[in-house]
Amino acid sequence: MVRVRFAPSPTGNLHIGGGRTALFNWLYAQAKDGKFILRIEDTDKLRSKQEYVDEILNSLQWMGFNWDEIYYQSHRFNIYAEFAQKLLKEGKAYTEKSPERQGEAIIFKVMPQQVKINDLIRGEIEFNAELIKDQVLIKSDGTPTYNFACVVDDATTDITHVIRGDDHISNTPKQALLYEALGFKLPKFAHLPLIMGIEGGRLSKRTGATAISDYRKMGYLPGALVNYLLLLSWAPGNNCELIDINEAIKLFDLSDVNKAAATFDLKKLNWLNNQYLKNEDSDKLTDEIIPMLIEKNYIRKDNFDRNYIVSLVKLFQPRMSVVNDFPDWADFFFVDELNIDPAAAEKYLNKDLSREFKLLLERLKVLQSFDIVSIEESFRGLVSELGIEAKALIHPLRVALTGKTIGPGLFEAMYYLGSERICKRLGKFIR
RNA sequence: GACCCCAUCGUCUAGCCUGGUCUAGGACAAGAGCUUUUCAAGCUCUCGACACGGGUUCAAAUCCCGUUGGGGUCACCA
Repeated sequence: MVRVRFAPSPTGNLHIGGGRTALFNWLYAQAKDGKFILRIEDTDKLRSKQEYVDEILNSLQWMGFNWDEIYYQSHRFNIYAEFAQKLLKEGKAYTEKSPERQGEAIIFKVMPQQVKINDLIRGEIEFNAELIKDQVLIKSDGTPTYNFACVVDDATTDITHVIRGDDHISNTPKQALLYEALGFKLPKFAHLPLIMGIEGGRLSKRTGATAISDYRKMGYLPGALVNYLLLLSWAPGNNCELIDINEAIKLFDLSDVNKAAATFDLKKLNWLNNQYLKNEDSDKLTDEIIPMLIEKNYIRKDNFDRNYIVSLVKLFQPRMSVVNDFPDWADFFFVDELNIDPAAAEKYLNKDLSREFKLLLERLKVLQSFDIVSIEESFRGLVSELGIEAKALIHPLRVALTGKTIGPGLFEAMYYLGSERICKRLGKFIR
């Protein structure tokens, strides 16, 4: 039975790299019908915070990675101490007290030898243990070090595959030596390439958002983000890019993972997000959008027409890049005082349109049915009567009604705006 | 600096293991056009890569070595 784990440290938010490591672990567990285990590495009492634990767990759930078991290292200090004592008794470790510190540290003796690791992604990697210093197991304050706790936990929770970032390669020989000393069976290792920022080096806050929750806040869909992360160092084949996670589960294998580091490209994420947005259920999307509208005071919490908002969401859905585009783009459906873009006004409303607007309003007033087709028909009738091009009036009309030069189709926008608001907004341009 | 990892269009990648089907395929981005009611989407086209040098071989993106470049690790952090 395959048992993999994701072991975040709650000293910060779950970042893109961690999310990707979680994804590959979770995915491998699903592909092999195994278990996905979560381990919170909270040995550092000062830096670990409950709010980060919550944040990490939330982000994982948001991405759809549910865990089968969860452990906290802070609950397992006695286990580490026990194994450290064992090594001490067997003469594989020694104690040391330094003048600057109070307690006594337990330190592992590293014997000179060649250590070979067989990595599922990279093949064989060889290290010379002569270059590795003796390793602290238990610090003088009684807490375990990362490498020691990691080995004890992985071994005692029966982890079969350690799938983690590239940056852990050099920890692997140290850990392998500990496995041997403790008489544990070595798990299989798979080291994932790192995700880099555009400017090279690790993804950092300077080059953009790093936390998974940031992307959630910015309006990315979890499916799109997961799909994007998946494409970083893995490809389903057949030139496929848009892939459902269930489809990926069927196709995924660790041996197909790339070795080279990948650069995080927001533009491609945006494209993917738009693809997902287009296919997203409008009702679900509306559920996410409603709180944003409430927050902006566009609608009142207990008094709004949900169906109306769903219709508006459908209008913008194909053109949104992130969910957060909606409140900005659709503001003209919610505000009383229209905010007109000055540049747009300068371009399209710089001449007197009283006559055209007045004639249009007259025609709209007598419409038997105020529907999209009728609105367009009456508009087309007017422009042909006036002998002008449709777009000569469409653009000014759009700006007068929406305040923008961009947006959904004009007649649809007019329909959802309703005759009352159209009247009011055009009235301001009629002398 | 030492050790380790990596190297195909600007970016993500297919191809590499099992050399010939590769005048290297796709996607994002960029540019042009079509459509048109603006934007987005969609469609068509253009631009664009095997890091370099040696081998091995009839034949190398593919195998080997070196160089260069990039990255990671060297804590009583995780």
